[in-house]
Amino acid sequence: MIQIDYANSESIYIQIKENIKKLILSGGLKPDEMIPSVRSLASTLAINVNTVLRAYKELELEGYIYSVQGKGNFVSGNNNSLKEKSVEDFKEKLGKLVKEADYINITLEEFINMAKELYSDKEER
Amino acid sequence: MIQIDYANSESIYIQIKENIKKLILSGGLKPDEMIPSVRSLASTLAINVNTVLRAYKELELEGYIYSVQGKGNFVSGNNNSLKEKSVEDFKEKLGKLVKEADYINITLEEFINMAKELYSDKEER
DNA sequence: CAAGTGTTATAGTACAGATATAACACTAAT
DNA sequence: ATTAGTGTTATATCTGTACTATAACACTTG
Repeated sequence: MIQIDYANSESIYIQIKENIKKLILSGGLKPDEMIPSVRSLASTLAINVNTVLRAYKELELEGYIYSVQGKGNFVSGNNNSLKEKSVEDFKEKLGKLVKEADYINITLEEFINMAKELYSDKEER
Repeated sequence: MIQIDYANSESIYIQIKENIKKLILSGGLKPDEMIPSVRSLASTLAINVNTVLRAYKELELEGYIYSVQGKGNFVSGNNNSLKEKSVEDFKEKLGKLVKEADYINITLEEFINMAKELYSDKEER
C-alpha cells in the first residue's frame, strides 16, 4: 500500500505523505476509510513510530485525514476542497515549469507536443 | 545579478547554481564572459566563500562554467550540449508533472489549456 | 482488564548546509 | 619584486532537520 524508496532523496515522512495524498486523490482510499495505524505502518516499513506520526500529523493539518484517539486515522470526507487545493498546487508547479521552459527557449507548441507525447506514453503502460 | 531568497527552502548554493544556469541558458551571460569571483559574490551576498565555491565547482562539473587559477570563473563556450541536457532535464520534470496530473484526474486537454494560459500570462509581463 | 489505538515528551545519532579561518598557488598590474 | 585580486585546499565548528529510541499517558473496544 505504501512504499519507501531509500534511493529517493525525499525524506521518509514526506514520502509517506505523498503516497497517502495520491491514494486519497486518486480514489484508492475512500472517505472515512481507515488507514494503517501509526504502529502497524511503522512496523511494516521498519521505521520509527514518530516518523509515521509526523507524516500523519501533517496530513491532518492539511485536511487529508483525521485522527481519533484510540481508534485510528481516517480519510477525510470532504474531497472537494482538497481536490481544488491540489489543482492549485499543480497549477503553481506548472507555472514554474513554464517559466523554466522560457529560459531554455521552449515554445508553447513544443511544450504542448512534449506533454501530448508524455500523456500517450502513460497510456501505453 | 544573483539573488538569494532565504524564504526559499532550497539551499543557498543550489540557488546560486540555478541562478547562474538560467542566466547562461537564457543568454544573459555570454560564452567566455567572466562571472563574479567567489570572494566578491560571497561578499555581495553576505555568505561564506566556501558556499559560493561549492556552487561554482558543481557548475564546472556540469559544464556550465570553467575556472582559471588566478583569473576567475567564466561561462563555457559550448552551449549546445548544455541546452540539450537542459531540455532533457526539463522533459523529465514535465513527465513527473504529467504523472501527477493523472493522480488528480487532470486530462490532457485541461493540462494544455492551463499551459496556454500560463504562457500568455507570461507574455503580459 | 487487556489489547490496540493515538499522543506527548525527551534524548541521542547522523548528516547536510553553512560558517570561520587559514594557508597555498596563480595572474596581472605596478 | 611587490601587491592585489583571483582560485584552491583543508580543517574545525555550528546549526537545523530527519530519524531513531524509549517511555509514559490517554482513549476505545471487546
